[in-house]
Amino acid sequence: MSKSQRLFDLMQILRRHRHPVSGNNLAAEAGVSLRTIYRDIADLQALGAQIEGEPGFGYVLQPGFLLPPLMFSEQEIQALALGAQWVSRQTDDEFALAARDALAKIGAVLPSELRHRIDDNAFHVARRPKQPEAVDLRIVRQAMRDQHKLSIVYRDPKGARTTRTIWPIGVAFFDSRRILAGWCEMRKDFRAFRADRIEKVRLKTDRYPGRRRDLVKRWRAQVDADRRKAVD
Amino acid sequence: MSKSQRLFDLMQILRRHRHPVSGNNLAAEAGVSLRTIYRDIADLQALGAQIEGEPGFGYVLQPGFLLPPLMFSEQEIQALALGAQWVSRQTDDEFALAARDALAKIGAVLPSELRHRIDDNAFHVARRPKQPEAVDLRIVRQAMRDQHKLSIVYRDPKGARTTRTIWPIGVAFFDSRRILAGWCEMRKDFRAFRADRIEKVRLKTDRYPGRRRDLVKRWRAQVDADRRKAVD
DNA sequence: TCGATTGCTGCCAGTTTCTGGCAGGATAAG
DNA sequence: CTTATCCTGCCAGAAACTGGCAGCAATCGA
Repeated sequence: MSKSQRLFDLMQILRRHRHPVSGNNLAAEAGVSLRTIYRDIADLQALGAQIEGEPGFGYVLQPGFLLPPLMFSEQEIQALALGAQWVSRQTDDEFALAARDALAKIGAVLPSELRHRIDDNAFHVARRPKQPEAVDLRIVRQAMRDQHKLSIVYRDPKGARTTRTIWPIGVAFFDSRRILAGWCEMRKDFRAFRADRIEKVRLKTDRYPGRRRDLVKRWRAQVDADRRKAVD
Repeated sequence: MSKSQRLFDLMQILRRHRHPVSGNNLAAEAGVSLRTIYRDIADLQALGAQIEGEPGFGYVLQPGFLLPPLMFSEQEIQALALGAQWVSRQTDDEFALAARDALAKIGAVLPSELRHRIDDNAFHVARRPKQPEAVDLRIVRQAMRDQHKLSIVYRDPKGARTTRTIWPIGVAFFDSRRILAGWCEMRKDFRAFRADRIEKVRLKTDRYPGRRRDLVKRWRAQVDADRRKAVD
């Protein structure tokens, strides 16, 4: 029996038993040595399976490795498909692929009557024209995820070119325009940068302090305050 | 990369493409030789995957495989959330609600480490400003779903006001502008109507003949032909 | 405290599998 | 016929897998 087959079987065994299964049991069921089971478990975990092992008990599969069946209304499917289409047409390649992958996974766990709704093409999002932007969304995403600082070269509205270090906290989409928001070390304040004015983006190795979520909160509070001021 | 990982990846690639994928494509995407792809396909089939291969076309994954897809990646969640956000901010209330409901259902099956990614607000879609449009997307959606005709009052570019009966086949989103596409009984041709020029929409009780899918195909073919002509 | 149970890791050597390349066959479309 | 594709057999080198053993760690109950 091939290793792939065995991994597949192990998953099934673990899914079947809700209670912990000892490695010895798995070894017996799979017809393989205990040592190999330990390695297989490690491989499955590397594949993303959430298998918990406790000394004295055994292994349990936590939910969340495989996508369970999902049920949606027709309209919900259409909404998801339209949203995924927008992402796949308006953002960068990597994100576009993620959107299509996600939709494909949803399609795979849908009851068959609903599946065809996914590519129903009743709605159509225009493809974003290739724009010569220096902003690589992948870098920005990575920076936001890992809380890294970004170094950008920015041409401000007056035409002056500055190099700034910012703590990126979000990207906003206004139609086809993109705005990068973050804390600017130079200004010591929150700033929004139009993507088409950013000439260069570089991921810095150092991180910014605090959590991004908290930065977002502070930024929101400030934006709200500004808005109230504008209304007064 | 391990073989098991590759097999999972292949499944996902096949899921993503609804159309046949050639072995060469798979080989390129998986970073492995064509010969290996043939062996992998055979292995997957042995595991129970229903993969059909036709000479001259490629491989297609038939739905109904016993192994559900892997859980979403962080990026896929982000892509879904962003897409749903776009729908909820750029379409009508009913659709917006559907998008949020769908996202909530997805959130319900996510393992806890992923769940927070759903409202991570790293990406922000601008809210579409309220526009005085007579086009009620709900009516259009209903008409498309049930293949009903629509009666619209349209103000054409020259300012002339006409009442037309159209067979609606799709709605396109160009930034915040919306275009209703359909077959126009008056012109006996496909026409695109800017939503901001439509003054009234009424659902007619009679249906149009043929399936909407076929209409879409004919329309696409025509658009492609026009595009080629424009390039010449 | 001690033993029993279980998870987990390192090492090693023999075995197995995997992989890519090549050659060739088959099928269908244009 | 030509092209694109699927598919199989064969081979040799590379890579992995596997089992056994030894040992550590955590937990439970006696």
